[in-house]
Amino acid sequence: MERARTASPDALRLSAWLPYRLFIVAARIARPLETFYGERFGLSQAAWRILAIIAERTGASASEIGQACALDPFAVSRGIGQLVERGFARRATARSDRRFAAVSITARGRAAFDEIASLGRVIEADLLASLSSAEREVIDGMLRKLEGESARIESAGWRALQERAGR
Amino acid sequence: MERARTASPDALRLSAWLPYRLFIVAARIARPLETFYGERFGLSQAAWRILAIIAERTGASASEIGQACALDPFAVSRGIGQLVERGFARRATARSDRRFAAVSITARGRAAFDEIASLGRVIEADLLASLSSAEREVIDGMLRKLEGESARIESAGWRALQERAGR
DNA sequence: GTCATATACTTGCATATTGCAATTAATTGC
DNA sequence: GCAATTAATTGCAATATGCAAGTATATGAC
Repeated sequence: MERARTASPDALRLSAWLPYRLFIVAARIARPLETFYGERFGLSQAAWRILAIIAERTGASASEIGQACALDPFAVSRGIGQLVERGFARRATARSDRRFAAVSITARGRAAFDEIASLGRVIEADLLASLSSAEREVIDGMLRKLEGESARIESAGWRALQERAGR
Repeated sequence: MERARTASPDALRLSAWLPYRLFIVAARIARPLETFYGERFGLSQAAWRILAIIAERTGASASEIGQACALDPFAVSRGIGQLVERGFARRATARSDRRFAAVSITARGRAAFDEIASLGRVIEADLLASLSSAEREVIDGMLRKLEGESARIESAGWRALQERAGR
């Protein structure tokens, strides 16, 4: 009688698989922050990201925002709607080309952003503090490479992966 | 007349904020893989994660699974349901304590897992190949620290963050 | 000029996903 | 034996998401 089968040594183990590990860290961090801005300001994750973009670059268009925070046009439109509803942003049309929106942050929006960002900075500081100075030195470059490589993987799509998976 | 306001130098910039950068990498990688197992096998992200867990540890209970892949009991139950529906897993009750489920992988489930995992391994290899050997050497330890620190941040909750945000 | 085409964004609606209360089933403590 | 606890599931309401269609503006052909 055979015992419960255990995976072969080179099999993919979720807890050791790099993308899953990145995902877990990102998800754990996002949770408390999301709870905060959700309860305190009634914002969705999309709205928070948009707020962060217009805090940095007020007057951005919807497509610029989508580009900057990886949201599709529908999500951007709804996120802006949520911000406007709560008095955190204003919608206007761009002067040059009136098809474009010009989304600007209000004083209340900036106050909310500052409050959320201050928690965000604590989180980042905690994460960095847990690393050695050598690790802190390489993390930026490493993330830059991972950002580039992941963009390539995404744009190549799963068919490209499958061809190279050799099976 | 004042120009569009630009954020102060120490303000949080989304694109440079560590948690957001981790999230972006994880999200970009997840997308093509998710499309693959969604189209090919009709699996949700939760079901794929559960499949990976039972591939490694067949006969796991729902709570073990939830623990191992960061899903709440509802999501686990639904994910198992999806796997069973597609013939990738079997539900049984544990012999010792019959409140517990014992979820085992089927041959078809293992075949699907192997197919998905082979793409997963290509992704991981690509990511690692984009790094220098020095970076590859530190990444494991670094992730371990980030996993630990993010777990602390999550369990402490947003109130703890706010107290330390000093505002 | 004007008419077809393209672009930017928004809205409505059908569908999926999620969150949570309530339920079932089994076990444990007293 | 029976209240309390635990594991898992189900039903349903709330929410989010995907996408077709709509509005408004701009551009290019002629």
